[in-house]
Amino acid sequence: MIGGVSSAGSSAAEEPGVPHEAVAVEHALDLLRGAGGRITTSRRLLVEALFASSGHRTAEELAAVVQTGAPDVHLSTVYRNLDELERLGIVVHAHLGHGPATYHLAARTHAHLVCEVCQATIEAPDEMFSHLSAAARARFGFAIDPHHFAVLGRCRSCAEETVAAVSARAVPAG
Amino acid sequence: MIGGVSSAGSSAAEEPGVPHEAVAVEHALDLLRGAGGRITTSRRLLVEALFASSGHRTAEELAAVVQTGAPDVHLSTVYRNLDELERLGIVVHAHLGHGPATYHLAARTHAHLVCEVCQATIEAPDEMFSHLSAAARARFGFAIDPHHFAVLGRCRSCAEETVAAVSARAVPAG
DNA sequence: AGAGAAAACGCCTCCAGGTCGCAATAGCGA
DNA sequence: TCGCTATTGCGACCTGGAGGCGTTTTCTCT
Repeated sequence: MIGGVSSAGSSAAEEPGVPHEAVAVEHALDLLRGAGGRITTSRRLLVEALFASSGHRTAEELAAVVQTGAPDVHLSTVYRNLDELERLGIVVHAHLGHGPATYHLAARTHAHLVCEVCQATIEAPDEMFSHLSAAARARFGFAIDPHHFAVLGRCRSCAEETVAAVSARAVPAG
Repeated sequence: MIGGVSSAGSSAAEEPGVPHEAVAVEHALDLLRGAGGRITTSRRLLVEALFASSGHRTAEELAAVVQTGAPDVHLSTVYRNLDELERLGIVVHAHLGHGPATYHLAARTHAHLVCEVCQATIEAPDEMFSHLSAAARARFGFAIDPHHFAVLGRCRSCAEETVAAVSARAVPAG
């Protein structure tokens, strides 16, 4: 997220109507190659899995997808490859709560609101954070990055249930 | 954090000028007792440690303090007691990044800005989040809880270093 | 096409941060 | 003081992930 490889991540999605993910996959693999890396089966499958899935995938989920194409690919290989792809700015990971990290394409970066109760995840537009961002910068010189860690809270339905539960406690009938 | 035990957490700090932490410690222990719990040495020491330390303490740090008074207290006991204290609304834990969770008194709850680079932690006033909070509620019915997970980013000095590093890259001189 | 360097791999062990089951212990009300 | 049971120490276990090592695979250069 330093900036500099952003052109790499975004160029894959810049085309107004991407004809096939295949093009973007090859582009990502070219980046890997350009950095002195080698294109292995596991890497190709991993990159394809990342482009194919639009949501947030854990390393384990991605490994499962990769393993449908190459059963012997080890989980640690997936971790290493995700690290490498992240170093190249192709993917990023985010923490959406207590569980494992989730990975997605850097070009699809966004902030997250995650319900503490039901784990529902809302993709929040960056501009929702503009005020907080400005305030943090003004008061502390702190540049927030709302993407890496989710903002926890309660989704609409869980918040309502909480209110209901509290009221129920005040009423004698159990 | 459901609300209802909040009076418990806050009453310990409500007194304008707490004469001695001892009073507050006893108050917390009373809560424990009132919930059918027993006052053991490890619990007393843990509560004292929590009141004595003003910052964010990991379970392991708290265990170390407790163990200066009772060397045989096991780390798992500390975890269990922290859970219990949290259920009673006396303490809360927060995640300030990748490391272990940190615990502090519920009455001292606040949001955190944590530098991804140097781990510096800034205690942020809640009102900094009011705009985000209102926006999340209006758009998604989502009630954010800015306390449990920190907002990551870069502190002033680390942000400046990043800028410097990027500029350095653009300049021919290594 | 074939050789060689080195990147990547599979496998395994290890780590942190917790959680859990169990038998022994210790608070606390009667 | 007694007995009930909450709590404890201990150790095993769990998830999520990192790292070492010897082997395999990719890629480059001829």
